[in-house]
Amino acid sequence: MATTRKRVTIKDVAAEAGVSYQTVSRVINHHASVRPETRARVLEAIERLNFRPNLAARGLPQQRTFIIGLVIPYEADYLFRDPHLLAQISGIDAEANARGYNLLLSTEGGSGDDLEAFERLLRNQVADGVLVVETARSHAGCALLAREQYPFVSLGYAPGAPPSCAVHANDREGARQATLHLLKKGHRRIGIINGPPTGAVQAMEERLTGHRQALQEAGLTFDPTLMVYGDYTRPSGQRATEQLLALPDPPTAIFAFNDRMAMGAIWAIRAAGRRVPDDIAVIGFDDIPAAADFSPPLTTVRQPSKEAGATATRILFDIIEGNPPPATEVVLPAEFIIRESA
Amino acid sequence: MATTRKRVTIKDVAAEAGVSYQTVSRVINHHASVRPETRARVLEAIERLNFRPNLAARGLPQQRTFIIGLVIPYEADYLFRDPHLLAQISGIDAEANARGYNLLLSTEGGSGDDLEAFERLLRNQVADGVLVVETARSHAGCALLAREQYPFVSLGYAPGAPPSCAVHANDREGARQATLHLLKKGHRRIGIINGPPTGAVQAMEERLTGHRQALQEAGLTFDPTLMVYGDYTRPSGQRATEQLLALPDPPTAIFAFNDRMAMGAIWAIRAAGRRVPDDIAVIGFDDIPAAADFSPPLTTVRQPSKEAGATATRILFDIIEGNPPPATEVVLPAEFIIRESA
DNA sequence: TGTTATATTGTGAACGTTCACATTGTGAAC
DNA sequence: GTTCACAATGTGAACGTTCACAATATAACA
Repeated sequence: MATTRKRVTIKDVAAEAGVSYQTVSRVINHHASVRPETRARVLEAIERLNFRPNLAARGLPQQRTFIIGLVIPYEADYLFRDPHLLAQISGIDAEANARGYNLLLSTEGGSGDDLEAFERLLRNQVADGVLVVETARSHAGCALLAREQYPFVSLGYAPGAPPSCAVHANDREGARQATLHLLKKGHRRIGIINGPPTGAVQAMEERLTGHRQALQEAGLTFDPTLMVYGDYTRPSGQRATEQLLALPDPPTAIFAFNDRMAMGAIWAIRAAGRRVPDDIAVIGFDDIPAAADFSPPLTTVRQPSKEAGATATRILFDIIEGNPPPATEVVLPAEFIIRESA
Repeated sequence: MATTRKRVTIKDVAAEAGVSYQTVSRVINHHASVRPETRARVLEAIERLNFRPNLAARGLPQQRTFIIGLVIPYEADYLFRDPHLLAQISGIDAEANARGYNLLLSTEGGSGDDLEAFERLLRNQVADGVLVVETARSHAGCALLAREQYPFVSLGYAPGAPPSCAVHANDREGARQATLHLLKKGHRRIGIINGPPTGAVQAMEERLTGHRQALQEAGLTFDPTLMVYGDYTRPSGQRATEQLLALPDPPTAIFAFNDRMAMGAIWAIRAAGRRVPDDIAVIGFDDIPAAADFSPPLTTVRQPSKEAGATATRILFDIIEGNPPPATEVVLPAEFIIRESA
């Protein structure tokens, strides 16, 4: 800083309170063995001088920064449109704050270098540990972190070799439940709107597996012609649905692998003059906040996004503190929610 | 960290290269006066040992952390639904990365303490400067930062007493252009969907002023019964529009003060069996990415959100480095974009 | 060849905190 | 009264880097 606001240090406080600086340190860190009277005097001095301990200086001897990094290997523009991801971030933020940690954001800068976001974090040794959001690009980054023995937890299905860990919802079971519901309602031809055919995350694979499993249980076989692809956005869901409706024998129900595409599907269905759910039932996935507000309110599979973020963060703290994670994979429940679109 | 991965320090590099540690420091910081041959030797040693300078240690003598804070005094759940804000963040992130800074996120934790997000940043002396997103709550936080002589820049209309600065778009002129367009098309009764009546940000005031100004230029007076309130979300725009349509003499055009509410308005209009823009024209504000994809594509006022974020970040760096900002208020152009909804 | 200026390198201290250990004080037990 | 154990506090060093300055090597000049 140019204007060198001079800092209030632990020594200033010590002088003010008439004790040694080490005693002040003990008070700050809630160490035992400080006479209550002394503690009070120090606390008072801290208050009077408006002292704030310096994180960087503190981290030096402790080899810690009290910062965790959040790597999101998307470009920021794109990623911030995903409500599910944003819910995760909110969970992460809450948990980090509760533990006195700060959250550093590292996104892909669009430099073309897939590992840039990871590199930047490593380059500065700035974080005690890293949370990685799984994307098609994140696996190489995780490998890099592992090689440097950097504590990290992955949000998604990425490789969770100890001591790292992966946290995700039970996508397979959620998709299975959703499909079973449609089957129970008598639907036999169910259209699937999947994520992009290339560069997809594993979660989509899992959802598809759950879907096929349910079909199999009902003695049906999966018909690949009923599966189309989107890119998670609403318009892509709309387009995908138009494809499905154009089939010679179109589906009577559509299961979109996220809510935004499901909303796009409903638009397309209406634009074609059909009704939801009467003519065609629609189910989404994620249960983003907008799902309940939609008209009709969306039947969907709730992923505990926020909780996943918080859980991953907690596990990361465990790893940082040397406690091994409960498992290399933590699976959170996915809950099927029946509203009005199916 | 529990597993004390021993760090490679500047001294290890020095030993490896057969020079003093200060020389290594000089190489890292691109200081002059290092013989090319020596520099090469050091660089090679850095490479060989995979050395990464430690940010915290570096910041100690320099009184800098190379981290900037981004305070968003909303709860994370809420804020992350705002595409305009997210575009700003993306601009901030890009600019910070380009300058070798890291971005720390500080949101409201829902503790009820309005200043929590600010306090946390100050408490740890963790950031060199702060970017503040203007909200109804942010003004007190800015005052706090100013009192502590902390460098900050506000994204919005918040008080920009030197050396701090406020960056925002020309909301007034944008709204004026939009209204003029409607007037030119012959509309005489224009409904306004404003932000919430309490706790609104100043940008909304400005938009309203621009609107009234255009009316006045056309010799019309502003009719308060045509103004209703939303909370920036799409459903709220829908509800607000229902109110407008229920008026004895409903408007022939609607100007919503953000795109999401404009989208809600279009839904409501259609649900009422009317057509956009034939029966009722709709204009939004922001030009969020979804606006162009909407059907019909939304006529709106583009705010250079991403650029605003980048500009604010640049100015913050200037302040941190002791250069005064160009002004206490930087106004970016707002561009009226005609698509199909009006 | 000696002198001086300059380019290059090295040395000690500092940044603000914590850690390991040394010192002092206090009361209990002998 | 001595001794001892333990509580409370103080001291020196360390964390990894940069800064200011001192020291040396090199080149340039007379």
